[in-house]
Amino acid sequence: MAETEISVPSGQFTKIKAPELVPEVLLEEEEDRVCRGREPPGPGDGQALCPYRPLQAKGPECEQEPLLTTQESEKHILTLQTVHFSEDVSWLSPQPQDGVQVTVQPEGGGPQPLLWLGEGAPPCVTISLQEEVYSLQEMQVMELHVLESGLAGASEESKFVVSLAESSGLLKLEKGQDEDQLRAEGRFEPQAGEQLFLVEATPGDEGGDEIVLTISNLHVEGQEDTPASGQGHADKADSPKKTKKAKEVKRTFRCDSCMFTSSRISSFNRHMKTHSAEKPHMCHLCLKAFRTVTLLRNHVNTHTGTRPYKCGDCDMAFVTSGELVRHRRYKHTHEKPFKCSLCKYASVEASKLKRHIRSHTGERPFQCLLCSYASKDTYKLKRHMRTHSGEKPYECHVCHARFTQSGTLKIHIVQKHSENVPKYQCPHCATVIARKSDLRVHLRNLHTYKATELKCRCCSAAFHERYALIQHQKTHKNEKRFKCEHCSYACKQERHMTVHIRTHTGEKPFTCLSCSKCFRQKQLLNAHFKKYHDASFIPAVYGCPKCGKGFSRWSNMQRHSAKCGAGPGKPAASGKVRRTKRKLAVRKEAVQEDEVAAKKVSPVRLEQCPGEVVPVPYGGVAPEGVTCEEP
DNA sequence: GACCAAATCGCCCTCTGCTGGCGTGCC
DNA sequence: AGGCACGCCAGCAGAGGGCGATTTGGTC
Repeated sequence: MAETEISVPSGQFTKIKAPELVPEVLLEEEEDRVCRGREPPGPGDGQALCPYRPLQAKGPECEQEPLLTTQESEKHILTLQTVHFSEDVSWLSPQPQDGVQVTVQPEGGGPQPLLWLGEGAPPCVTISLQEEVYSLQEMQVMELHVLESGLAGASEESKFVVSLAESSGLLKLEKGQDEDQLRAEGRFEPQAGEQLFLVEATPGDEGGDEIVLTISNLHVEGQEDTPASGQGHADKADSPKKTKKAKEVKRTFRCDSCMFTSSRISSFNRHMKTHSAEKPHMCHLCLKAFRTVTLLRNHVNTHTGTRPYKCGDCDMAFVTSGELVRHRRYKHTHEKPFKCSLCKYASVEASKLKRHIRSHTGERPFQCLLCSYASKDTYKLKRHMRTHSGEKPYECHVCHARFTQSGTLKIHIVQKHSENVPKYQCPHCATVIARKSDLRVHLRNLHTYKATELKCRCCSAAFHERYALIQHQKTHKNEKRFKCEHCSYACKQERHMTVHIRTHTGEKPFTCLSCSKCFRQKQLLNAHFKKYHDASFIPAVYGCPKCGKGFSRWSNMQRHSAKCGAGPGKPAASGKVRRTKRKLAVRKEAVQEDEVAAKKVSPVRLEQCPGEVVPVPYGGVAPEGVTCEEP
């Protein structure tokens, strides 16, 4: 029989439940009930194609550890998977003349067959599975809700036989072949390593396109209670196989309202009361009604605060024993029986493992109605809704700032209103950062290895870490890296060197428009113009504190006052203040000195070494603006 | 039917990490 | 003055811990 292979990239799956681990005892309790199908199909399941197979773990760890192995204290449990495909599933349902095999492409491996639809089988487009935990080996019956695509087969009851080859995880459905038929054809006996299941297709409760596939295990030791329809009826198996073991057949009572079955009439009767609305035991405090006295008592204890189950290791006490057991596991024994097969996570509660599994599968059942966000649990969705409502329920008691999350408030209080605020020292440099997350950013930006070299803008040095580059470039900060080829002069900036070079070339590009005098620097020209051609210019004058002699430069006045015995004196607070001090008294004298100096100082002497003060030509008073040093 | 253990649902919390706006200092 | 880098900060989501309350089913 030819098969049409359809490879489904694993990325298209949004739901693949991983196998779970539960204590073996949990399985033993399943003996006389077929499965626990309380949960209706989850939201979104209606759009799902749900191949049923032993989950093949993706990681290497799981390859080494077969999922169906049984260990001493725990047992791997197969979890039925709900796998979503895109809306367009036309590719899934070619005319199934020869059957369709749906495969997935796991990471790093070849295609894995998921569900093989034999000839004539309805082209199952979407299947939703109840989210329950099953042991494949011990499974007796389960239901798959199938949304049919365009075919009318759902309206009729039909049967298939599913064979599960453990080696491949392949489920094979062939329409119109029930157990008897297969047996008559000599095909009933499963091959080695293969397990057979009877699949009955019946119209679903919701009608329409839904059909229900009831899969019964035909190969479970000692299990003869394949459920059948009929409330409270005990059904006897009539297949040849079951006839063969007729003496082991038990009466099975099946609930019409749910999937409950039991071999005990008492259990069945009591179960039927769970479907009754009768709750005769009423709480006198809140008028809530309960089915049993025990339930009422536990409830009343919540009102009265009665907690009969006290923890022996701490002061906690609980209403029920189950709460105490759970508390002890969380706080004292740290027993975590629910272990994830895909990672090392283990939890005290099954619901926590179920929630954790979503971090592997990416399943997000809780959809925000206002945006595209979907959450993995209800609390995150509720928290997310604050982003739409603007609600900020957490208020700082000090500054009354409000926050959307308690954790944000806590950090705010610690950072803003607490002493001894913790700081985070960068392990690679002296930086201290207030928040750990910001330290992470710091490390990422400054201390991560860069494949491409970061080159220094000042020299040829190159680094792979940004911090090292920055530290290196700081060494250039005060470096006089521009060195004159003709003398020992060096400077930090190239423009300074350009000016200096003119002292060697004699170039004087700045010419006074009034007297045609030439200068090497523009500011020298400006100073010249102000002194000799600008009548409004008032030069700065620095007076000796002892003798009152005026100087046009602060440094010259200091040198004089040291000899004069007046001490170093104090510089004026600003140029404006400086100009106001004694300016009228000494102005005339200073102008006379400058005029003389301008006449006496030769241009050659202006080309003395940088910073050198020109010797005082007359009476120890130096002319202003006659050094090579740039202001 | 009572009792009990286990399972389940639901809620809230903390811790953690990422992101982007903002202020500030440096170049 | 403007660009840039970086720490500070609040917003937000992921993941998991813990427990209250209830339901379910087995046993006596």
